[in-house]
Parts: sequence; C-alpha cells; structure tokens
Amino acid sequence: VHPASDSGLSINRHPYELRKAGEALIALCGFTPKYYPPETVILRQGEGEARTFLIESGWGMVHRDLSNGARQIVELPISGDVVGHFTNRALRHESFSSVTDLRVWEGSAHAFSVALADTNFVGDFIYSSVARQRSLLGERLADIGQRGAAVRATHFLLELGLRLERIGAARSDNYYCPLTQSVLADTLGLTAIHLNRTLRETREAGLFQFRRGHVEFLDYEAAVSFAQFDGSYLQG
Amino acid sequence: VHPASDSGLSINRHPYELRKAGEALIALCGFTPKYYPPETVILRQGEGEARTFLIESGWGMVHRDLSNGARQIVELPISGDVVGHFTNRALRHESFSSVTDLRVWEGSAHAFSVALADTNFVGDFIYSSVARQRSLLGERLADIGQRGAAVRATHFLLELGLRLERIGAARSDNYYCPLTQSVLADTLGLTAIHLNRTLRETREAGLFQFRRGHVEFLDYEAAVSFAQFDGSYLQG
DNA sequence: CGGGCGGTTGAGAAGATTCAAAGATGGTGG
DNA sequence: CCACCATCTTTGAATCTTCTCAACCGCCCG
Repeated sequence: VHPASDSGLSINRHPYELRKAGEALIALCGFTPKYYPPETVILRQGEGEARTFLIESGWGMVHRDLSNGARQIVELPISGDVVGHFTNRALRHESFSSVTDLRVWEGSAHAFSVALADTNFVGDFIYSSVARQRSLLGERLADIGQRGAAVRATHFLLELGLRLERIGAARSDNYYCPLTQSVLADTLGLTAIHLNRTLRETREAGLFQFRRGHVEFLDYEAAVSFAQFDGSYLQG
Repeated sequence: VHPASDSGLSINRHPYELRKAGEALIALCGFTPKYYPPETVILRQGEGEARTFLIESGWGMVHRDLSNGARQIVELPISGDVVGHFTNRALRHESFSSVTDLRVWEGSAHAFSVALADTNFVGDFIYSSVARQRSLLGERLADIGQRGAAVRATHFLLELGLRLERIGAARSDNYYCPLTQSVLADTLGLTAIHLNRTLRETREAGLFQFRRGHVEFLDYEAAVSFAQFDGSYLQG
C-alpha cells in the first residue's frame, strides 16, 4: 500500500542527495545556509532583490497577497523543494514565508540562473520560458481561487491581450481570439453558461466585449482597475 | 498606453528570435517542424512518448481531463511558448491540443532535456524540480477549478502525504502537518469557515481527520477513491 | 486570570451550477 | 442560392454550493 515505506532506501537517500545539492549550490553559486523562525516573511512580494532557496528542513509557503486582502497560497514547499528560481527579469509577485522553523540554502537568483543557463542558447531560452509559465500559473491560481467570475474573466483577457501584444500579434485592447466560450470557461474554472452571463455583465458595464473570434476592450483603464490588473508578472 | 505598439522593434524581433530558437532545436535536439489542423489532440494524457513543442504560430491548449468528464485548461500557449518540457520520468497527466491551425517545432523531450541539463548537477536537479513543481500546479488548478470542496481537500492532503513519504519524512496516511485551517483554506481557495465544515464532513464520512499538527487517514483507500487520486504526477 | 488565536456553529445572502429550451451563426450539400 | 445541420450563444428557473456576518468555545501562554 505504501511503496516508499517498504524499503529504507528512499528514506535514507533523500538527506544525502539534498546535502549534495546544497553543497553544489554553495560551491557553484555562492549560496549560504540560513535559518528562519516560524511565521517569518522571507521574501516580500514586490521586493527588489531576487533570491533563490533550496529548503533543507521545515515548512514554508509561497503566497500571493491580493489588494482586496485575500491570499492565495501557491505552493507549500518542504525539504528538497526549490523556491524562486526566477531571473530578476521575471517579477516577484509572490511572497515566501516560513510556516515552521525553516532551514534553507539561500543565494542570489542571478548567480543561480547563470550557473544553470549559461551553457547554451537553448538553456537560456527555456529557463526564462519556464519562469514565465510558472508566473502565469501562479496568477491563474489566484484568479480561480480568490476572484469572482467577472474579475476573473476580465483579468484573464487582459493578460491574454498583453501576451499577444508582447509578441507583436495584436493590440492588447483589441485582439483576435479564436476561443469559444466553452474553452474560456474551462480555462477559468467556470460553467460555460455562467461565463456567458458574466460576459453579458461586463459588456453591459462597458468593460469589454467577447465575441467568437474577437475581444475588444471598451474602456481599457476601467477594466484594468476593475480587475486590479498589473501585468508586470508577464515580463522576462 | 500601449508601450509595445510605440515601436516596431518588439513586433519585428519576435519572429526572428523565434526562428533562431527553432533552428537551434533542430540542430541540437533533432526537432522537426510540423503542422496540425484545428481541434487535434496532439499529445494525449497518459500517452507513452514524451514530446516537447515550441509553438511557431496558432493557438493551442494544454488541458487536464478529469474522470468525471470535467476539463481544466491549464495553459493557452501561443507563438513562442514551449509546451511539455518534462523528462519522461515526469508524468503526462495533461493533454495538448490545437485550437486553430498550429505550426510547431517538435521533438523528443528526452533529447531536449539532455541538451538542457547535461552540463552539471545543478541543472539536472533544478530541471526535474521545475518539472515537478509545474506538475503540482497543474493538478492544483484542476482541483480549484473543477472539484468541490470535499474532494479538493481530500485530494490535496493525499498529495501532501505522498510528497512527505517520498522524502522519507512520514507515512502518507498519517503525518505531522503544522498548517492551520486558515492556511489550508487559502491554499485550496476556500474560506476557513467553509473548510472547517468540509473537514467535519470528511471526518464524519470516515475518510480522514485534520487536526492542528496532524493528518490521519481513517480509510486511505476510500479517500483515494473519493478524490479520484492518482499520485503518479508526483514522480520524477 | 485574561487575552488571543484557532476552531466550531448558525442563519441568511450571494455566487455558481444544473436542466431545459430557444435564438444565432457559419458551413455544407443539394 | 437556398435549405439544413451542427455548433455556439443566450435566456429562464430551480437548486446547490460557498461566502459573509456574528457569535461562542477551548486552549495555550503570559
């Protein structure tokens, strides 16, 4: 029933490999071991410095604090997990706090990303791709977990517009979009029917129109403000 | 208002850099350009082969199809996005389909991961860490987007138990857990009050107990079946 | 002993889903 | 060119889920 407990191997292997990884980070990227007491904010959302952590022991949490006071916890990292492998181009829209006593290896995200990605073009390209993807997922988790249907839909379509604009495919406030309401609903974690009603509301509120094949923001500023949208998590 | 449209630069840079990336993938990892018509399932959830894609043009979707018929769309990749950079140890619990006509560079995930991570221990360690993290997020998105409170809580605590067991820190059906109900609620996208009621239900249903500091499954098999839990997405 | 935090409960309101059905829309074959 | 079909969209009504507000309990710690 519990495969891992059948053999002592996996139990003993973990601390050894973890220590090896920690030592490699110290040697190659200038990391240092650190300790944090419970309930400490280790990395604050929006902070300037980019740091990366490998957890030795204890429990932490990576969370996104919304302006309305809600909080979405995105990850609950434990021993062996890596937190914050993002270059400084990728933003820091998430905070990292300890839950219990926490021991980590900690260092500059930049040194880390160099050691990881300096070898070739592919590595660099992919590294920032993964970082951005991870960013999007954190934001979407906050969307679905903490925001109501209208805000959620608005927020997502603003994000999509910005992504398209970034690659030069469209204007962020007026773009081609081949998604059906059913696909959009499954993306947002809503019923197609409820999404439809929600779209009517945002349309009648003068925020945006979503028709098969086309998204048009009627009042972009109002939509940004309504959804508390800050697209900086798309950078990098 | 729309920074990117102020200069033609970003509009023109994207296709050039993208082609460069595609050519690098062809040269270094044996990728090939491919075309898919709309509404095609390109990579089916649970399929044996591990493939990686760089999107040239068109719209795709990465989705997780649940056994109850619900579907959570995890990503909507567009030009320049990378899909499926997971080693074959990391599972394939997600499908990849085209939405519109889709042109991609496509190849073996294994060749890709070798080119990315063969250089040093850190790269390899981090690569699988990111892949696993990405896996967890996809699953949690499905949790919050598609499953009710009771299933969601059960599913998450089963996952947490397996993560702890994998690092040799606990039994998956009976483990120390320092989270308050409030923290768990913010993780699951629920109110602490509603989570509390939900925990009472699962307790009275004989599935598991969650007390401050301790999680204990009363009937592990029943919980697995209730939550339709399949932990294979944690591998790798 | 008192305060604070976490947990528990109740009642009413808001949000989202389900089921059912009808109106648009675009593409295909006759 | 039109009729028809499938798919997408829209609407209504009833129901269920989840949230909000308010209050109380219990325990640990100072």
